[in-house]
Amino acid sequence: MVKGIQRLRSAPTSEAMARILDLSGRRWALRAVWELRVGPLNFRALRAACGDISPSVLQRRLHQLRALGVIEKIPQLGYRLSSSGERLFHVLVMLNKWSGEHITVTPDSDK
Amino acid sequence: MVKGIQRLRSAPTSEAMARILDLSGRRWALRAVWELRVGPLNFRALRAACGDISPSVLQRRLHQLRALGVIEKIPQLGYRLSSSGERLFHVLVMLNKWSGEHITVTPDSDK
DNA sequence: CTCAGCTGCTACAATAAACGAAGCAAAATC
DNA sequence: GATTTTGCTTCGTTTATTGTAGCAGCTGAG
Repeated sequence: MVKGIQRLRSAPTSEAMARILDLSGRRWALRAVWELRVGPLNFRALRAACGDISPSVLQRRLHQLRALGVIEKIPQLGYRLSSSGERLFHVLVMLNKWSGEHITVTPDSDK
Repeated sequence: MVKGIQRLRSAPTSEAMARILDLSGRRWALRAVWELRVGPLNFRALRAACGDISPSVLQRRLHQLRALGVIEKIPQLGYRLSSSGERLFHVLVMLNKWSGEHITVTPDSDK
């Protein structure tokens, strides 16, 4: 039991994990996934949902997310989460819960 | 039940969630949290664990993570996860699991 | 004490990423 | 067929990240 934890805590970061952490470290990547939770959104709607971000960045993120199989493009509806993306969304649900419990919302003391 | 899902899927993104998604969208932010899973690491060790990233970026991320209460600085050991950070780590454990199940590791077709 | 080595961190110039406004061609709608 | 909407592209500007260098403070050995 302790052994299991030890192993988890000491194993080197896997390549797959490094990959998703890298993509997560690009702006709007996870936000786009999160916004797609409402269902399929077209390009402009998704852009608006993210707060009118730059279309060039959004376009790039959509490519990268598609390359990872997280989202898919559907003919006349725009973009939606794939089944893999739905499971990633589940992780974001936990992140959402965490944020509600641990992020103080009033001051903006970052940057 | 459907109602609950509907409400979850349509609620606007909270400010707290937007905050953590924003920080997550900066490079090495989540990676640093992930690397601290092994226990306290000093600045240079943490930097090495992330693959020798630029010290200026790491320094900035550490400030931001501290401002959010995710990590804390301890006198002679360096940095470690706070209790809040430990819970965020739990979310990353799920992300790690997800990545193992859904990320194909051989080709590098991003960027 | 002294000195070498390690530490956390800063400075800075170079590169890369993100921004934002404009616009364009194709598809949908009228 | 005209108009609107859509998915994107372009491009000049701003901001973030990188990588190398180095510095001041601490530490432990001698």
